[in-house]
Amino acid sequence: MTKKAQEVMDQFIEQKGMEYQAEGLPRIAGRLMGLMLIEDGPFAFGYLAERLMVSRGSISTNTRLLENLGVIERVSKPGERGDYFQLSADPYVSLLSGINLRLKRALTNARQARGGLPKTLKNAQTRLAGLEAFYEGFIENNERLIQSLES
Amino acid sequence: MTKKAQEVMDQFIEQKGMEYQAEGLPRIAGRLMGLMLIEDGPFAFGYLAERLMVSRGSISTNTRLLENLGVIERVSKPGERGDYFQLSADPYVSLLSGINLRLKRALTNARQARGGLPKTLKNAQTRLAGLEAFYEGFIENNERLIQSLES
DNA sequence: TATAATGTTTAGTCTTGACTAAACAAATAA
DNA sequence: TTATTTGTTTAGTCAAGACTAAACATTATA
Repeated sequence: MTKKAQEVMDQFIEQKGMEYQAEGLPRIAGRLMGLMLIEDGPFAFGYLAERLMVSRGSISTNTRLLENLGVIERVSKPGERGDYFQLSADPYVSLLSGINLRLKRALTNARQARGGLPKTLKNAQTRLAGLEAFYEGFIENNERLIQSLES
Repeated sequence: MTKKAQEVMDQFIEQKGMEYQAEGLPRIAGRLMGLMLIEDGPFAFGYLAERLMVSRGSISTNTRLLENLGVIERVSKPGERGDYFQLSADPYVSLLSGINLRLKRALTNARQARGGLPKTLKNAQTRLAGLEAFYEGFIENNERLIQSLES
């Protein structure tokens, strides 16, 4: 491992941390993703804490978060006591599925509002229909991308 | 305006507030969007504060936030001193453009990392390529949706 | 001139959540 | 049995940000 490669890796890990933070997620969750993208797994629980220089509590919390998002999974090694983690088989499919879940909820809200308003409120009806069209297009895009990514 | 219609509107406004909060944005920003989607604009600054029962400072902050996202715009009325706000012509196009900006930054980060790592790190190269493919697909989808929404 | 209205900024409060250290429970190893 | 190890939970600290009230600057109006 050259020194330059190490630097590239460390920088990538920190960048992923900042990207996650910008999306409203914990920075450590992003750094975990960065690490698991750029180094070969599976990763021991203790290694993650040491490598990222954070507490075991933070590893516990953030690995669970990423597990719930479906982008990593907890695995075991025969004869080993500790937990290991690795990227999911289709991390981006899981991610897109989660996004679509929230989008569908918002779409339902919009439809219910439109249905509950009198037809005479033309402008509101039109704006809500536009909102629905946006959600529908976005959801459909995601579903198509899921198809194309599914291995 | 029937009582039921009022309830549907109020509920929609609050739902939008919660949706925004779930995305890591201020709840008031979401309530502003909900209001502007369901009532006819343009909306006077003071009306927004009264209708949503929040301080003028919060209206000032959150209208600026939504302006920066490109989903609403500040307008003036001839002969009137106060500011008015209304939905942008293409609010979702602006939204998608902002998303794509961040995605493109992340894509650049991934490409730079992959380029900076030795080709011999086969697995890292493969995972980064997968990440790039995901970003590229997502970006392309958004661009297509932008096209279809553009009025 | 005062007086009022308008939007921004500032100061301060309060909540939330990210994070750590330490206690803990459970399992293994000595 | 007693150590250790491992992951979770708890208690507490710290920082960030959402929000309000009030001060402020600006502009219009009386």
